[in-house]
Amino acid sequence: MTPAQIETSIPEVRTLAERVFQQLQDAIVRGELPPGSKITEPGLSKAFGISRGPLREAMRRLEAHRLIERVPHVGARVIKLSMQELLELFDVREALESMAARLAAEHMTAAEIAGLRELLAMHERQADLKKGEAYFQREGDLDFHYRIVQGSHNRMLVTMLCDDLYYLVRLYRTQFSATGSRPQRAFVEHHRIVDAIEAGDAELSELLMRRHVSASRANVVDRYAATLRQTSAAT
Amino acid sequence: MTPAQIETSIPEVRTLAERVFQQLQDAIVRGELPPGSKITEPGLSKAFGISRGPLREAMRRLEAHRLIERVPHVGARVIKLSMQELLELFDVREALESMAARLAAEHMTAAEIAGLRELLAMHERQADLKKGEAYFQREGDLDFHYRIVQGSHNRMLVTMLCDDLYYLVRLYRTQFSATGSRPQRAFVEHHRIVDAIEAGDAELSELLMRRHVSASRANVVDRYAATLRQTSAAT
DNA sequence: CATCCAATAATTGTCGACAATCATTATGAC
DNA sequence: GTCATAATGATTGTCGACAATTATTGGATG
Repeated sequence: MTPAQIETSIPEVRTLAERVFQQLQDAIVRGELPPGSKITEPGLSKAFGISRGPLREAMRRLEAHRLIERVPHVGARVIKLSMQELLELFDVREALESMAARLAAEHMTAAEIAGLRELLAMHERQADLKKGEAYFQREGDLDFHYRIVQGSHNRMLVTMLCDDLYYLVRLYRTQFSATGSRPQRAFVEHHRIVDAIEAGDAELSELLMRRHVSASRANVVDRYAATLRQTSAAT
Repeated sequence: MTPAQIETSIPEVRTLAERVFQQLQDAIVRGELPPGSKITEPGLSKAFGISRGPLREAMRRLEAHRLIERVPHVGARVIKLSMQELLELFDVREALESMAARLAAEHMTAAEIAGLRELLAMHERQADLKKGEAYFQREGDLDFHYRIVQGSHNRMLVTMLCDDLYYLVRLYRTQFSATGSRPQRAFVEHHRIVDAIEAGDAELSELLMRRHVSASRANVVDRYAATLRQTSAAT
């Protein structure tokens, strides 16, 4: 009758392939494996000191997460990101995260909402301390979105966004060196979204989240256009 | 027991793991491998006449597509579908396909729209011929959605929906034996959506697609509730 | 008779080796 | 000198075997 016991939060990874997958995923997201660089099985096999079997399974999982691209009998390369793909990613995020916000307004518990407010307060304190520290702002932004997605209580949505897309988001940040701008504005938008969720206003939550992601996308486009102008002027 | 041998006559795919993956995917979607049934590596290895190496890679891909569930050192089972997961899938579809319809209204070419109209006409002719033939209607419905997603010209969206989610959709259909009802209504909705896309009305296209998927979801809920009443009354 | 525990069997995880395919380099002809 | 072609090297695909872990069976005990 009692619900499932609380799992020990020590997910001691038992299989080699799993560990290697996580390590490779981290290395790619952090930029240690440059985009477009070739991934060779014997090379990584030697580097990790394991056989090619588990390594291939790890690479399969990386391929499924779209972090590497493989062609049969040729090899695998770390995914090389284009601006168009980044914009495509934003469209998908806009669709999924606005839905997540709507569901969060309907299903989020009071405790979850309180935790969300606490998170916002903490981020603002950090922002006051280190102004312009883009990294923490960006990671905080990701935390915020992460929690709302989980608040949707839709496991499929959580899996797609948190397990798949967010690694791509972080990868895009490193590859485009997207030092975050527009800090205060994002904070205000975050607060408004939480307000709508707390009020249980599903439609408004969805609309605000959609605008929020859309504004973030527009910001990226602006910065990219500026970069293009700069490089073209430098030549 | 090993499943029935499946004919292998696809010389296009060059790697064994790829072929086995497609065959297993088909077998699961068609219901030849019942949901919840255990997948054992030696068993399938014998059945397909291949080694466990390629088989494990195929199973990794099936796991990534959420068609099987694996737990380390224990084994894999064909995914067992719950009503809640089906509804979660509809929420995700509603978010992604409404976005796809919006993008389709913006990016679809005249030729693609013409092909879409032709598809609708063909489906209606088929519907006239064999009324109530649920299978063709459902497959035709899938074709329609498939084309609109491709019309979005967003590769990430296409991959997520066509390569990942639609196999789950078909799997749900077989497992819940969702013989389609509400045929005429869906046809009308399809036409309205194409009208909006042809007019380039992105917002309306999005809204209509969202309603269309939502109505389909509501239909499933109704049918499921009816099934529950029936079974409870039968006991 | 139920329960707990040990021994056994089966399955998964990992490894090294061989075959098939592709990329690169060297060679020769024009 | 350039291009086509063949030989070489490296990488990927596949296989069978061994080790580690788990499920099952059987027996002993209360």
